[in-house]
Amino acid sequence: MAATREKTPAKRADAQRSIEAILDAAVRCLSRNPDASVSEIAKAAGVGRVTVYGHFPNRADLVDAALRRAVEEGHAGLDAVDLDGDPREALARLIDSSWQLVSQSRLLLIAAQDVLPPGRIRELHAGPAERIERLVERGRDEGVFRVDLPTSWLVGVMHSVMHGAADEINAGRLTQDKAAGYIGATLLAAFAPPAELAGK
Amino acid sequence: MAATREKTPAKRADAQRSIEAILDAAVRCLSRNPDASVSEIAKAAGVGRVTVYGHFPNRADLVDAALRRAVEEGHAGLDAVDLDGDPREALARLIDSSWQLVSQSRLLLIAAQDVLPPGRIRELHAGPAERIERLVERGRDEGVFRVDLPTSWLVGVMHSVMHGAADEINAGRLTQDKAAGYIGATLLAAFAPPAELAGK
DNA sequence: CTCTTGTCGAACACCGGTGTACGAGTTACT
DNA sequence: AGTAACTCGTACACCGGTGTTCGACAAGAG
Repeated sequence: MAATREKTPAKRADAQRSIEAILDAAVRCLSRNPDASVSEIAKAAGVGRVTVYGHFPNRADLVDAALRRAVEEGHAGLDAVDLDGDPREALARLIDSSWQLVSQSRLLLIAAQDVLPPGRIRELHAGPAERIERLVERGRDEGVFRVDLPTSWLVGVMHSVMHGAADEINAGRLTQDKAAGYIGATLLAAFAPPAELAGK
Repeated sequence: MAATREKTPAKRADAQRSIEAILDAAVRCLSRNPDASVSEIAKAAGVGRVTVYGHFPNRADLVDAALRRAVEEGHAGLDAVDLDGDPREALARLIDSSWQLVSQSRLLLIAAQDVLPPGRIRELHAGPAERIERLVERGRDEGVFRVDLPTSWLVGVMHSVMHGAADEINAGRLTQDKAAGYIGATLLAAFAPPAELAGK
């Protein structure tokens, strides 16, 4: 209750600013290159390498903090999306406003995978993942999404296609503006109940 | 003429055997960990680290050779697959006998990406990629695959879903035997022409 | 203003990977 | 058998990243 921001009993405004900058830079660097060194991150943050070690005991903790920040930022941004109504349209909305975010976190996730214990990552992803799973489940209940494949698989396909789109953009074979449409068209078709079962 | 096997004027049988073992181990190690060191590979091959440098000037050249071998092995294995008949069934056959192979090469590809010039990778992948593209094109011409999305995108989706399946297996959320079925069911739905256009 | 806190740069030891050199021992061609 | 090719272990120099220490200095909080 005492401190709205953090649990630390006392932290100078100067330090807060540095930590902010470091975390910000860490997310940026690690999203570009999962093997980014502490020196790189420090330079990108506009601080000395030693300063980084002053706030984070080691590289692993820094990566953890960066991932945590990226996840909660994304989570907050997605809260605005309306997930009610036709699940298909809701899915399209969700894709439209989140696919880029998810694909950017991909490299950062790889960075985390090299350093963090396995359980930690799944722990941080529990929140956002649940949101999508609920939407898919609802679509299945309403009969607009297929039930012959597990929900977890469908969610996985969603991730894969988004990441694939990011790769295509990186490779210059796809433009940013077309991506969302392609992803939506692909996933809606993949999620739809198979024709054979619809007729029966 | 002089040597039926290789262009090298003279290569002892002993050396050939070593090179074989090294390449084999390199594919195995790099597929498991893209950052595998030369020492690791040498150990896995049952030879000394120095021997490796005796045959490959540096790590990059070794990775290149490993990738080349993996690609041509995969290419050869896929030659047996019958790609005639209904494109949908042909696609299912291709998936069934290749998805595992493709997903394994994924990490190796990452290894190559860190070391090799960008053009080189696309060059090595030209052969196999063309095979799939032809099949997809034929399916589009015959009206069983959708044409509202580019061929390159469809091929990309195929890759993404396969890789996603591999990840799911690694994470223990999917079993090997179910994977091929899931992939096929997903891709056939994603590739099918959208319902609205089918009626026309 | 004073004093605590934070920042910075340089320097250090440590580790692990790369690529090279040497010398002795082994293996295959002819 | 004799010779060239190959292998192996050790050792070395080099590089880059990590985490720590030190001392000087700036900036915020009281």
